[in-house]
Amino acid sequence: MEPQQGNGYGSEAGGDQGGEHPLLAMLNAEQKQAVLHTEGPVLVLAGAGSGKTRVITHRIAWLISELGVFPWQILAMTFTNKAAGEMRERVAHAVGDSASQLWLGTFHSVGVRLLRQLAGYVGLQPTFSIYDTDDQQRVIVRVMKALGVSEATHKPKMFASYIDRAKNRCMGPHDPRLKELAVSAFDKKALSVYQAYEKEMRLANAVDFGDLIMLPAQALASDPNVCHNLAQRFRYVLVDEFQDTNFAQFELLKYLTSVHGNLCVVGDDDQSIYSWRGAEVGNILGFPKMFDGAEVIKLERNYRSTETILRASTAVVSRNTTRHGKVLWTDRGLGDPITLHVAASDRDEADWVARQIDRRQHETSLGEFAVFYRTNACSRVLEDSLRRFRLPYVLIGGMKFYERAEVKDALAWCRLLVNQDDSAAWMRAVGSPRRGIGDTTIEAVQKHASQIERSLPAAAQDLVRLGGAGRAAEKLKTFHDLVERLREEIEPMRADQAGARILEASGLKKALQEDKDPDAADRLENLQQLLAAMGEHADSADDPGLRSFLETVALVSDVDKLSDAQARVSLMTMHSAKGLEFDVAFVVGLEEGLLPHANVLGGTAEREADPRDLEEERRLFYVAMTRARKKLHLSHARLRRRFDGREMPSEPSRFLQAVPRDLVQIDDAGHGFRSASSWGSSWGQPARSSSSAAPARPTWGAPAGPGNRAAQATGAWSTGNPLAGRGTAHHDDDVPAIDRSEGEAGFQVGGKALHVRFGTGKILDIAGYGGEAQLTVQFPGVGIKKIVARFLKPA
DNA sequence: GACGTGGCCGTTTTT
DNA sequence: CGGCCACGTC
Repeated sequence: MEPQQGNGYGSEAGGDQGGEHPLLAMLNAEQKQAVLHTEGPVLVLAGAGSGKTRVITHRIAWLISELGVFPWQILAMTFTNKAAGEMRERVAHAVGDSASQLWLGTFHSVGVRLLRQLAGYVGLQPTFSIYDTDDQQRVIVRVMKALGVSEATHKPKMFASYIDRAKNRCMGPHDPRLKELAVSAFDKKALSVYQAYEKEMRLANAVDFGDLIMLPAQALASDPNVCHNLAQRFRYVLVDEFQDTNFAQFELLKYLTSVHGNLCVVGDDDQSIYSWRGAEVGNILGFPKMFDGAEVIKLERNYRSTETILRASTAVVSRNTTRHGKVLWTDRGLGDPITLHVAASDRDEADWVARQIDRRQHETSLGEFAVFYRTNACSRVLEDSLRRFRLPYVLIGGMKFYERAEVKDALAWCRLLVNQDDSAAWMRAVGSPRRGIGDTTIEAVQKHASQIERSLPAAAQDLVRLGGAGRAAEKLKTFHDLVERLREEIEPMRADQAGARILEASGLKKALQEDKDPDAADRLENLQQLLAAMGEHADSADDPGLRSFLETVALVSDVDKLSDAQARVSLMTMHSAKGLEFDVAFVVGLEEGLLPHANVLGGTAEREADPRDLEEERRLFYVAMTRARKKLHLSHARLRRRFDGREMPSEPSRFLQAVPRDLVQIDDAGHGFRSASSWGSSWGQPARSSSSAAPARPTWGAPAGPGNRAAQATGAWSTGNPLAGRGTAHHDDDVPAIDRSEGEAGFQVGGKALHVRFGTGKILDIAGYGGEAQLTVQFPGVGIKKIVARFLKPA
């Protein structure tokens, strides 16, 4: 993830003469200091691309190989599983196999591991389930109904966010502080929802994401002995992306380091972009105060980007008032100018991105291109364009594999088998496949469950015993017996064996096989993929069992699927981009309302504009810009299609004003390049340039500098009328026509395709690109099926 | 109890 | 425009 540090760097950086330890030889003076200062609290303020991953991995390696610390005495926490994996790999490179014994993972995965051991302290069984936001939402809705809180007046989301916020601050449902704070009518209601919610969660032996941090912290708070033992066991604790930790995480860290205080945190206040989910920049800003005598080390040398990119991004983020203030520098040279493209529409913008990538793909591998945008919804146009240009891509975010209905059904069965009290899983499993148990029965079970204060599965069984389940009793009993039998059967199995057995015995597989829906074949294949994932897990993980598989599934993030091996363009939100880097980056949709997002601009009755939110949006832009190594493209469109289909005029983002004009080449919709030698300092003012013929435009009014082609902006957009550009500049000559007659990998409409189960069939249609393309195939004796290309072979 | 259709609502970012 | 939910029919 982090780059190899620059050419010739080793020899020129501060005094690493020959004979120095190999772990230190590649480090500059500050990095070295961060590695060697092992005892006590250390704060490393690491600018973007300053080699912080290198510092962490070398520090771990140093502790193990030089100080003789056992790997299991080291606890390191990262932001994503991908980062953790890479870190482990790099440590293994230096110290060998023992790296596998490191406690290294995301905060949440470490939280689970701790909680499995500490479950008893907080009233959980070690088999507890992890509810995702969907399950969480359902519980909230149920609780709201029970409390008589109308869904019309209060959205479940508001309570979810209340609960999250409380947990991020380490406040349980009966925390006296919450009671004190509950003065408004909403807060009072929210608190009662929180309390009822928590009760349901405990009955179901389930936890949510917030619990994974809060509960271990509370367990350690409740028992000084356990806390002491644990803090003694972990002699060294390291935290990456510290600027994005919340209060509860900080609390947990304090407990874990209470014996020795050997805590090394690495972060960048300029890259703090998660305050909305509870991150406290105060953690990093106040670290030296919290940990007395903390060593503060600044890493200001950037090894990633060109000077142009560095200067531009620094200029942007410097406009923020609340920051530590670092001065990043590089000796890489200016490199390519930043390109600013002004597109007529979002569609044109996407086509422009695709065209740029298409033109450069011979010099730069497709895996080195990334496109960043503010909201997930922006990905759609980009996908369309990339498909039309036949450029393969990975979409990070969006609809995930584990969110598909059939996969969730299968996982619900798995969860119910592991945790017999998992109410959410029970609700899902009992109705899939259909077995004649419907809403009426489920409601009766829910009612009974709250009466006897048990989980849904337990209440269902009790209801049957009491004979109160009516005509559904027999069905409930059959279901229950099946689950019990299956639970026993899969107990000793590996995850994939168990999975296969579950798909069989639950009837999920059979139901899909008999399904007439053309998409059924795909769903079946997805289940096959799920089994494959289980097999992979069973082969590689310490614990090959189903429970351990479910745990990893609950905590995977989408960036984890990014692999360096794939030559594909990466598409993701600016948030997902953090921690990654690419040779060429496109930051698109730089428009008022998108970045900064309309929701932070205020103007709506709901919320006042908060300058801190605006600063966070600016940091988001900074993060996106600093992902680029060699070339940065920025763009905005003058018209953007909204979700309802209407095209709305949009203004360039205010953040663009801060980009120094001498670093930017403007590429306007009229195909021309104009170097922005005299960039206007604010919108609506003609640039201060000696050039005469500058049309007075409200935006991007830089007049032509000397020596430029296509000196004048043409037509629509020199008039300053944002609507005038409609329908122009579609660059049809550059866009390959949509051609569905011939797909990738040898598929062809009219040709044949081979499927493992359905045999050979005739291809009727191809939609999409590459492995994800949807093929409509007619199989003799089977019928017409829609199947994703990767499940087919050309025949 | 299962399944189909129409209306409505919505998009910030995610472990 | 598209996904989700509520309501209606079989």
